[in-house]
Amino acid sequence: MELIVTEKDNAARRIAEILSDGSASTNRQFGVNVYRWGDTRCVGLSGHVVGVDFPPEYADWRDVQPVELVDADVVKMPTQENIVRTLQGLAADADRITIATDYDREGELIGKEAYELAREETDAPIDRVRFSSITENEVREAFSNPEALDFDLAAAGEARQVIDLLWGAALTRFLSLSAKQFGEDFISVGRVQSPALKLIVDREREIRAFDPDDYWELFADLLKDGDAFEAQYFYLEDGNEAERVWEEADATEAFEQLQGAREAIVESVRRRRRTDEPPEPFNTTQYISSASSVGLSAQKAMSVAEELYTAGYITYPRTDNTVYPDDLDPEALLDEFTDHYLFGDDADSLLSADAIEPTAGDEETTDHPPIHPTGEIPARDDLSEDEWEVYELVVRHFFATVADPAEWEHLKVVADANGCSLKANGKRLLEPGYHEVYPYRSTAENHVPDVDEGEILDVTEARIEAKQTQPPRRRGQSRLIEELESRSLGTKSTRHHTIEKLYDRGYIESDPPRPTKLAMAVVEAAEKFADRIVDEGMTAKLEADMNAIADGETDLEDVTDESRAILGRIFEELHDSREEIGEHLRESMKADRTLGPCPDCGESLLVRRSRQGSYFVGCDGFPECRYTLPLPNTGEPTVTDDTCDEHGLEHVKMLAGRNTFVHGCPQCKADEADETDDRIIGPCPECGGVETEPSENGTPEVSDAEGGGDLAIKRLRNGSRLVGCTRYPECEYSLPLPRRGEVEVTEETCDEHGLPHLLVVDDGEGEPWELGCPICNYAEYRERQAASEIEDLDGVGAKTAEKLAAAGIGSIDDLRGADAAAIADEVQGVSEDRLREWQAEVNAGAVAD
DNA sequence: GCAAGGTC
Repeated sequence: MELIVTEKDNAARRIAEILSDGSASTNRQFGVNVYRWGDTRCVGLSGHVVGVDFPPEYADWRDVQPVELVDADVVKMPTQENIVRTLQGLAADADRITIATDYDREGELIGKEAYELAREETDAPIDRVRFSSITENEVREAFSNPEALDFDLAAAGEARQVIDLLWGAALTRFLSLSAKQFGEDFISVGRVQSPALKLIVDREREIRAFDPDDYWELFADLLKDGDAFEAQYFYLEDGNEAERVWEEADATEAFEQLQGAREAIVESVRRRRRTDEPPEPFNTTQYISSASSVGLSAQKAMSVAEELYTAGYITYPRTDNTVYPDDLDPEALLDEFTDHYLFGDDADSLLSADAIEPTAGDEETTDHPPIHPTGEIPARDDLSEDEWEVYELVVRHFFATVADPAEWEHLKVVADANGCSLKANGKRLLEPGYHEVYPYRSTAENHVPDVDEGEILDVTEARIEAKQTQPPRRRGQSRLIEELESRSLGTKSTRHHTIEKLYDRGYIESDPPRPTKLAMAVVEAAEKFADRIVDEGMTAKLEADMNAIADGETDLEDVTDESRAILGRIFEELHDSREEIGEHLRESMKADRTLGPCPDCGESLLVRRSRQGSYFVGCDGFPECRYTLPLPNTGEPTVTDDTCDEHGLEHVKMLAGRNTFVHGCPQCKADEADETDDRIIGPCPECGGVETEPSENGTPEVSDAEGGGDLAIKRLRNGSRLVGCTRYPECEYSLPLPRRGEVEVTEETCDEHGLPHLLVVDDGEGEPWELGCPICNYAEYRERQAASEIEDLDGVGAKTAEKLAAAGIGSIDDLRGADAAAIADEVQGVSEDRLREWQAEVNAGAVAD
């Protein structure tokens, strides 16, 4: 038997299809797809199926001094048991094995991991094939010329694994232990995340150190034959045009001069044509950047692209390549779109061009093509809104890369008004070119009429504007990712995760991200004691070392030994400063949680966490001072920079994904609740208007007075609002109400529940929101909630979720327990009967996990 | 439980 091993299932399936001429069949072993035809089996890994770690005796942070990790062994352990089992089972029966992982360094290492797992089972020959895209020609060609694994290249990857683990783990443990931070709130550092964090911290330092300068700008409105346009005042400085006037006296003088002008004489007119080139093919970073301009976060952009890739609509979304491969035939791909209701006209017009010449970027890699549509077009209804938006972006981006450049005409008019120089820059789109198929870039024109030299124009108005220089701007997520890429930090697959990790670790918050005080302290501590870990030079050196290993100039052991020695010296320097560093980190973490003075004792109020895990505001003077304030029970609280004027407390924001909201000053919220009376709207359905003890004559009596509770609109001290029973806590009946806006009680009554309809009048703009009967409203809310939970199922697309729902398959909780990929695979294209059967298996625990 | 890199 012959065995082929690829990096991922998708590649295995496509290679099987090519090599078997479409005859391959699929079966599953331990939940892993195995493709078979004739005497051949093909299986896909899931990237690395083994990972590096320390031996178990190093596992307990408190038993081991971080410095001991510097010289600790590093071992490999399977991380994907089912895949390892499947691979080894197949390898045991194989007479020949071919490694067909991705054609890059990490692919070589993944290949070597498969090689070693297979070697435990067999002595059969193991070859390596390399191809730059999974197409008929390339794959057949590669398989007819098998090569050998490049163990040096794989060793280069292993050096990275070992060094990243040693440095990351040892220094992370050192910082966490010195600050006495255990559990989930450890303080992490790493070769990529820490320079990324320093990038953000450095920008924040620039912003804080920024000292604004005053300046003035002057404008005049000019008129030609009733055609008005704006011109800006400028003067010459060292032969360059300058618009900003830095002295107020100069600005006032120029303004008075300009105000005295009735007309302006045109001194020069310059026309220029400018070619506006279409975009280069999409790599991951440029894709994320474009997706952010339609409102998607980096994380969201990647998860949506992965869905579209798995469904077969776009190519692999993790790529550095910006050059389409030779086997991509743009005309054939455009042809796929000509009948489409939305893209058809654009595809036709692109095909009508004389020659189709795609743009190309600088980076040409061998593992994956730039992101482009596959030609299999989804029905719009099958995609969520975000998915469709991304799909259209990828299609249109491909269109743009094969479209013509746009042509602009720039018109610059310089005029003199009473001795003041004025200039106006106009631009006009002559040839829309690629903009016709690509609406994501601005085509805004600036109108300046045709004028001639020597012509006299009317000056209708003069304006002066006082301005200040602005600090540099914080970078958004996609800008940060571009910055990481330009510095060779991280990879196409990890950069967006790095940003996400900084959020998770409490190092950054908001969007665009801002560093917390903890982040400033971590970067400061690193700069002072272990400069390398925040220095991008560490990556540069590692890259050089890896290249040397790959070229056979040095080896894994020499490189890791040297790295251990450097790390050891860092620990010698750290040794005496442990207390100091820990104290600084602890103070900063506390500062991130500090709201302001306690009204009872004057110590600080802090965001704290109860033993049950819920958040509240408590005094740093505890246990002497027992002052507390409640916080909302959804989300993670963060302390903002806004201060409450009345109480001097920082406002609190609750982070809960798309349900994030600003809670404000917790003291104000509590006071508001204390000052607001409950508003009764009817009897409690649980305990009000119920039968009580029979009366003396034996007939049951309905009471709505004694004993029976009423429903009331209540405002709670934690800021939330609800409809609840006045007998709380004896009766716990309650219905939630929205957090924002004012609730009004209307005259209308619910037929079913007898309660008045409610109206939420938003404090912002927008129509009032008709909640209706609070009981009916809550029931509807629950239904919507359940529906969206199905959609949110990790890894399962909306389409699959619909099928699951249609087939009446089990509760969300059951599905959660199961492997989402397995669910997706199982459900695609199978009958309802099979779905029911499968549900039975899930219930029996056969498929779960 | 630590990193970064694959992949889902």
